Formats: sequence, structure tokens, C-alpha cells
Amino acid sequence: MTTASKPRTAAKAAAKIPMRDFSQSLPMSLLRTRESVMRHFRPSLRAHDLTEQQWRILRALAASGEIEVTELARVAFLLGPSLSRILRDLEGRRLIERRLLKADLRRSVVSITSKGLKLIEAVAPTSEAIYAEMTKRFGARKLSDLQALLHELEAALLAMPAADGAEDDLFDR
Amino acid sequence: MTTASKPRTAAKAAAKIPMRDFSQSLPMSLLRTRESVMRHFRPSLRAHDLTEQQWRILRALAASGEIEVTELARVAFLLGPSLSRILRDLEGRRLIERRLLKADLRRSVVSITSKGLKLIEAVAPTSEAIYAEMTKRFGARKLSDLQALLHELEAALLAMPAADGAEDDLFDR
DNA sequence: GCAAAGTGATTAACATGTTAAGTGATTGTG
DNA sequence: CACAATCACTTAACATGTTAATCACTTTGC
Repeated sequence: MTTASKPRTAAKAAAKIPMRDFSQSLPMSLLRTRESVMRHFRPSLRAHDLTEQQWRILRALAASGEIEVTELARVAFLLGPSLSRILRDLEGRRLIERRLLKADLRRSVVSITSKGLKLIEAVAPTSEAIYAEMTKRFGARKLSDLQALLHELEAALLAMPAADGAEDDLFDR
Repeated sequence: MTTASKPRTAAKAAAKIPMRDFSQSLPMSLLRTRESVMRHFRPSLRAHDLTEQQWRILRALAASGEIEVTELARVAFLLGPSLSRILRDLEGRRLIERRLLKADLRRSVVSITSKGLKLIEAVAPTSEAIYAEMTKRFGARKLSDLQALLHELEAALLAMPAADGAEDDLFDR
């Protein structure tokens, strides 16, 4: 009966300001959908002792060869601090390597090791199979429609100036 | 030239297994798009000392009145441990209240305080304005198409059995 | 040259995500 | 009615998200 009985509270009257129904806000939809996707991938990654982020990094490295840390952060969509910690860990596990750039000792380039590549080769088939099954169930056409809309929205929002939290705030007029 | 020169490595040859171009995998697309959305909301929340998750909880409480912790976790899409910590904090700030259920002392119900409601009323107009601007830029029709696809995908994946990480595992016999 | 400003990367500090373990309360079964 | 199983919630422990500070190195301006 975990999902059977619903709260009798019902209410939905507390807020004077209506606002869109909370659960169908765009950020929530994106979050829930992403989780419903990742839920299928995590077991396989976990079976190989990889987190989602570690996997993103290995994938990015396998795709781009040697790459600078900053650029890696960009393509793997991770913030610097997270990346630093994860690289330290992956380097300790000999899945990646780092070397300093002679031309600029502040920078270093990262690359995947053969051990890292073997790990990818071990995980990739399962990932691909899962992705294929998802595509089959959802429909290739709808999947690409979705991808297109996601990209369009991303582009539209990049063009939208970011509010700075100060708002019009009375004083800066 | 931070973004000018691309890595000469070019490679993309390291991996023997092709795999979809990493950056357009579905999880990455969803993550990037969600971030591009949240980027616009965070400054406003931050200006009121709220994190995204705290805001989700307050919104959920405002919409549903009194609600049990487990149900709140479900609607705010948070795991129990995260919720426990955040409720402790919000209670300390007098934005929410808790009371035990006499009928079952394991359970407690959470509700938003008038201070919490005032905070929502202070933040909501800005949020609504941002959401409206997004809708205007992206298009209301495309937005609802996107929402529909997200929900469909979510439904399709819920119906898909979760791999357990064991796979068929050829080798562990 | 050299002090100041800028840049790439890491560390620090705190909040959340995630899984496992713990705590107290309740329930079902013999 | 004892008592093991279950349940609701919390804690614990570790990884990541996030912002700020720091460190080492480079570039700039004088």
C-alpha cells in the first residue's frame, strides 16, 4: 500500500499566489526525467565502481584524447572543484594520467590510460544496449524531437540575460 | 583565445567502440538544459538565502498544506536523508513547523509557517517573471511540447525493467 | 627587471546526492 | 502477548555541487 492511499490533506489552498503547479515546473520535469533515465544506467556503472561523473570524464577523454583540465570541465559539464577531486581519484586508480605543459606550468593535460580504455570497453556494451532499449521503447523519432527541443531551449536561454538577483530593487534606479 | 583554438589532438579515435557522441547523450542534454534553466533562477533564490531544494520544499508545502515527511520527499523529489537535513535547517529558521502524529509516533507532518509563506510571496513574483520570459522566448507551444515529451519519456522508462548491474556477465561462471 | 594584475588549477567550507546503518514505533504472527 | 519483521525517519559516511579563497605561475605596465 505504499502508493495506495493519498493524503487527505488535499488543501492546495495555502498559497495566495497560485504559481504553476509545482510538480510540472520545467526544472522539476527535467530533473525527474533525467533521473528516470539515469536510474537505468547507474546499476551498470556501479557494478564497475564508477559514478556517473567518473564515467562522463572517461567518456570525454576517450573521445578527445589528451585534453586540458579546463576544457575537460567544459565538455564533461563539471565544475573545476569537482573535477579536481575526481581526477585525483581516477589518477590514483590509474585510469587516467596527467602531465604538465612545458609551455605553461599552470596547465596540465589529462589522458585516459589503457586500463581506463579497457574499463570503457567493458561498460560500453551494456550502456549501448540500455540506450538502444530506451530508444526502442520511446521511439527514435520522438527521442530526436526531444533532443532538438532541449537544444533549442538551451540556446534560447543562453541568449536570455541572466537576472542578477538584485532585481529592480528600489534603490538602483 | 580561451575558446578559439580547439585541441589539435582531434583524435576521437582513441575509443574502439564508437558510442554516441558523448555531448549529445540524453542524460547530458537533460543536465545541460536543466542547468541553463536553473542558471536564471538561482540568483533570485540566492538573494533570499534559499537553495533550489529549500525552495522546492517551501513550494511543495505551500501547495499542499500539512504533509507527511515521506510524501513531501516524493513531491519535492528529494531523498529522505537530504530532506531530513533540510527540514532541520528550515525548522531552525522558523520557515516550517513539524508535529508528531498521535496516531503513529513514527510519523510527523510538516507545514509552512507564516514566515515561510511571506518568503514565498517575496520570491514568487520574480520567479514567475523569469518563467514568463522563458516561455515568451522559447514559445509556449514548444514549451508544452517539451513538457509532454519529457512526461512520455518518463512514463516509457518507468515501464522499462531496471537492469540490476549483474547483466548476463559471460565471465562470472 | 619587478611589482601588480590576471589566469589555471586546487583547496576549503558547506549543502546536497546517495547508499547503508541505526533508532524508535508499529504490526503481524505464532 | 512476546517478538521478529516492517516501517518512518534520522544519522553516518563518502562523493559531488557550489562559491570563495588560495596557490603557483604568467602576463602586463611601468
